[in-house]
Amino acid sequence: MFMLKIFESALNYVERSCDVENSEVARVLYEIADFLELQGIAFKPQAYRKAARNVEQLDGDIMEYCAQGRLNEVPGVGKAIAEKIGELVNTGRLRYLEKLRAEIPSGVLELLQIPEIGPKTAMILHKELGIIGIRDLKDAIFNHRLSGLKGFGTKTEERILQGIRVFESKAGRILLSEAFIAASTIISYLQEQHKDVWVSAAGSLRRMRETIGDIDILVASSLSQEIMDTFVSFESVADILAKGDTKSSVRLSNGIQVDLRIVPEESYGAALQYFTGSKEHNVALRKLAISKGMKISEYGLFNRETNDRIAGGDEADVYRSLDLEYIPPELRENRGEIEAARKDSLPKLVEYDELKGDLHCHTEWSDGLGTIKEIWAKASSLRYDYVGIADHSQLLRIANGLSEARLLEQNREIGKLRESLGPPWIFSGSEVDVLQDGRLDYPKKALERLDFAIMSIHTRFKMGEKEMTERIVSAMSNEKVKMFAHPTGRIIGQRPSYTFDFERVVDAAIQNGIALEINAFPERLDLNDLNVKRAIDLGAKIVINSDAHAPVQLNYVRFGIAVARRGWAEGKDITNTKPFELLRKEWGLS
DNA sequence: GCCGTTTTCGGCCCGACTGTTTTCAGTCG
Repeated sequence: MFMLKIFESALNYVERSCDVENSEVARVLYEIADFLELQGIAFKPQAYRKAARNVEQLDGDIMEYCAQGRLNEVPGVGKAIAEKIGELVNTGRLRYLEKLRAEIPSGVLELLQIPEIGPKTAMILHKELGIIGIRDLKDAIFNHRLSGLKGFGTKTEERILQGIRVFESKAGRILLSEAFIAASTIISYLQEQHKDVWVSAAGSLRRMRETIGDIDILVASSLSQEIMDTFVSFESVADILAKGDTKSSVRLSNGIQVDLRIVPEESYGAALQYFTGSKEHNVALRKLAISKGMKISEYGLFNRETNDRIAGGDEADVYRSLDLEYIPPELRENRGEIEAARKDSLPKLVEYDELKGDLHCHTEWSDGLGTIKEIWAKASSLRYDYVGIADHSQLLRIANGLSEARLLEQNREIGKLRESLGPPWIFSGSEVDVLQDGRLDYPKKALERLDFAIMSIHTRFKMGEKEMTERIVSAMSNEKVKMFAHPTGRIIGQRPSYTFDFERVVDAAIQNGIALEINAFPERLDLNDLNVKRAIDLGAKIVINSDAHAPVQLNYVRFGIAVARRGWAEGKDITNTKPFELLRKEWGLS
């Protein structure tokens, strides 16, 4: 039952952070914050967002906190917000939010999602031009109505247009993490209700692409009617778009569309292959089948002449019957995998359980939510050999970056914790900003005490290519630097990569023994799959880190491993598959 | 609206960048 394996740890993964009630409450608090910000109210938005974040990350059910009168134990929740949560949880509505919604059309909130548009601009656009949504805004730009406004010139108009393009490039697609959690929940639900059926994710989710259009789920069973009934009665279903015998589509309350297909068991492997895609991979596979006198469809692999079934029940059989090695879903993009599978030369991809540790975790010392000990405990539960604490450096005041004095203090605390806690070993590191001129944000003396520095760029993204390349390469000459965090700086759907000479940077990384990070944070996934392949082909080492800002987020490495697999990475390419002693030795630690 | 080993009231991350502002306002991280 290979097909089930991909999600067998789904429940583990979701833990309790996926609690619908908590995220629902958080969503409402975020919405209030946005409305207050639009109204130009100071400080309250931050207060609501802080409360929202803490509710979202809460290790427990907000309903229980509410029922037991313990809401005030949640950081950032005081009397006023506790009352609002109470009203929401008990009555399912919140009059305060309804009042806010009545004052400002919700389309104005939509404008805030566009980069370059903040609360002030959104309100001006709304009040002066009556704009209440992105479509209105595009019309207005098209008719050059913005440039008539005070304070708006042609460049502003162009910038906003660019912002809309960035926004739309991800529109209709959701992040892998979001799709993964939603799908895991639905799959578990289906399996609980129908114990003997085979269920798997298919489509781009099974290939673990960084964004997902909609979720495809495949079921093998003859009980289609019952399963369809179960599916459309899933608690988060908001709309039933279609419901038939073999295919149903629903929209969840969070807007995600989910398609369910049911096939007979003898076709399950072929259907899984077909619905996993990619389209390009399938086209190439079909051509290969034809060249071998066969034909392939979602129903099976058949002899072209006699129509005899050759394979279909098991996915690996379909590949085997075409004289191919089994191709893992992450590779199915028609980027040379079929050719490699013919020659038995597919990479031995890094496995989802192969990491020995996570080297980029934040704590409440800077902008994280947990203590060092809590991060350690989570690392321990993941059976890691080591975990690296890497809080922000002093430049990043916004993230409560550590001064030299606090860095020293943290370093000492880690020393003590190592003694008292035992394994996994806690590395004492830092995510150090690279300044504009390529220097690091701490002097040598401060860095010397650390086990490692992760160099990282958070400022001056718009430098020219040459300058940025110099800046990065120059920082790499520092011998404490062992990793380069989120190397391109892109945020999916929000911010493009800064420009630099990729090959020169990879080369400098190799020369200096620096691993390039796959930052597994869902919005980053940086390096991406293509860059991972480029870097490995050039001979670079990769490190997969969660960049966790809360203990539960150490789970994010799964998405980083997916990126590595999509980039054809093997275990030997990844720094943190190394055992503890080897890594220490490599870093020159005694 | 929240919070308190410097305050139960007065703070709340703040500096850099960009555009169109002739001295500053908005956005971002």
